[in-house]
Amino acid sequence: MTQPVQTRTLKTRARLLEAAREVISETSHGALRVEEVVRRAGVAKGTFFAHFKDKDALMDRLIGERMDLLLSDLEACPPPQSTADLVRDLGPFVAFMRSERYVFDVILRYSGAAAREEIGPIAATFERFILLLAPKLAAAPFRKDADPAMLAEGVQAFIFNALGLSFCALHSDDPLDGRLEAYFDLWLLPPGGATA
Amino acid sequence: MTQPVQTRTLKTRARLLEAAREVISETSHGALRVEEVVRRAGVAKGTFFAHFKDKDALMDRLIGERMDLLLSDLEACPPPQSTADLVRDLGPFVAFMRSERYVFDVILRYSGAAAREEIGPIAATFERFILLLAPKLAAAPFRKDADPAMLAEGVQAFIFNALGLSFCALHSDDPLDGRLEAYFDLWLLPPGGATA
DNA sequence: AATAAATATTGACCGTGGTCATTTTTGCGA
DNA sequence: TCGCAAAAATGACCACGGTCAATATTTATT
Repeated sequence: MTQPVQTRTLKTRARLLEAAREVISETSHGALRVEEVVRRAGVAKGTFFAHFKDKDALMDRLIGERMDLLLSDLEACPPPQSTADLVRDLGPFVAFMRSERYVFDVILRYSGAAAREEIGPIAATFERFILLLAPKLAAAPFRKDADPAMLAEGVQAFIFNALGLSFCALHSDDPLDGRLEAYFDLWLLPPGGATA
Repeated sequence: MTQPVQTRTLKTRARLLEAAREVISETSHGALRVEEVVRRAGVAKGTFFAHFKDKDALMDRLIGERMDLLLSDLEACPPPQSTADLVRDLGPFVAFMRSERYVFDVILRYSGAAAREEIGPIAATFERFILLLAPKLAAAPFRKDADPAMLAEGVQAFIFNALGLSFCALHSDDPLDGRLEAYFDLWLLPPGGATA
């Protein structure tokens, strides 16, 4: 064998991905239709499914790469000095997750490695999220009696919870941030530290 | 007006629900097909959608009623004396949520009142969950520096989180319970209480 | 009882994700 | 340069959720 894949394969996949990004940028994730993607990519429908297990796998990849970019920004932030700082630093990441109901649903479904043994892009992003956040939490003035990785997992859980509730009543951003901060205060701050 | 709905309506809806329960008990939630339900109920397809906004609305209702039953069992439990007690009492409720990946997905999607202004059965169940669990947590030997309702919300968030992870690697029940207890220890126990 | 208005039911039809036997393209050894 | 086997692409086809104009049934009015 020369290469595991032909260059043609790579090219076709790249065209599919580019077409998909185009569609999403013009409309939204939820409005993406496979038929529109293959039309723009100039390939047959079957080809799409030779490259992606299903439409969700494409979404997993596209959403995963967006989240990864956002995570790199988060990585560049210094350790938060308060829960309010943390909420602020998390802002863009959280904002993307709630940008569309459909996006949130996909993220939810794939955040836990998606029923497949192979870990997907979104699940990998959340692994990275924990790995990246744990040392920051450890360096922040937060409770020291718990494994930082576990604290990070809690932060993740509370984000999901707050987001789920935020999609309920369609209130603006404010209640979300406030709710997150309240969760974080209880979860991250050592008890007795009166100031929020 | 006499009644808001005709008796015919009630009968048809009951037949649809009964047919759906039948299908699920013979196969699974995920295997339910609307066409099979209407066939068994002896009505046309369009009739189904006159009674339920979509297939998910039927699932919302069926899954919601199951969870409600499980919640009543939980309600009958005395306040837990430890986080291990809590994990045990939560057992059947959690077991149902993880019984099928599809069920968990539906629950996740609808737990936050499902993008609709009207609150659905699953969302109502989680409201009841908080209302029911809060006083139990307050009566248990857990931390007293937080609003019990908030503690209950945290319990819910950690359940979702642990379940999401549990669907990843398909390990058995044990790691789930252990993970839950670890979360609860950190979230519910006053720091300093050394014993787990 | 006759008629009209409101409500429920019907089923042909559509959109869209996904499949698969067949055909085309590619890489490679003779 | 000519097969030939493996990989990739094709597009007709299917499954299934969901729609809607037409029809049937019930209820209210006289």
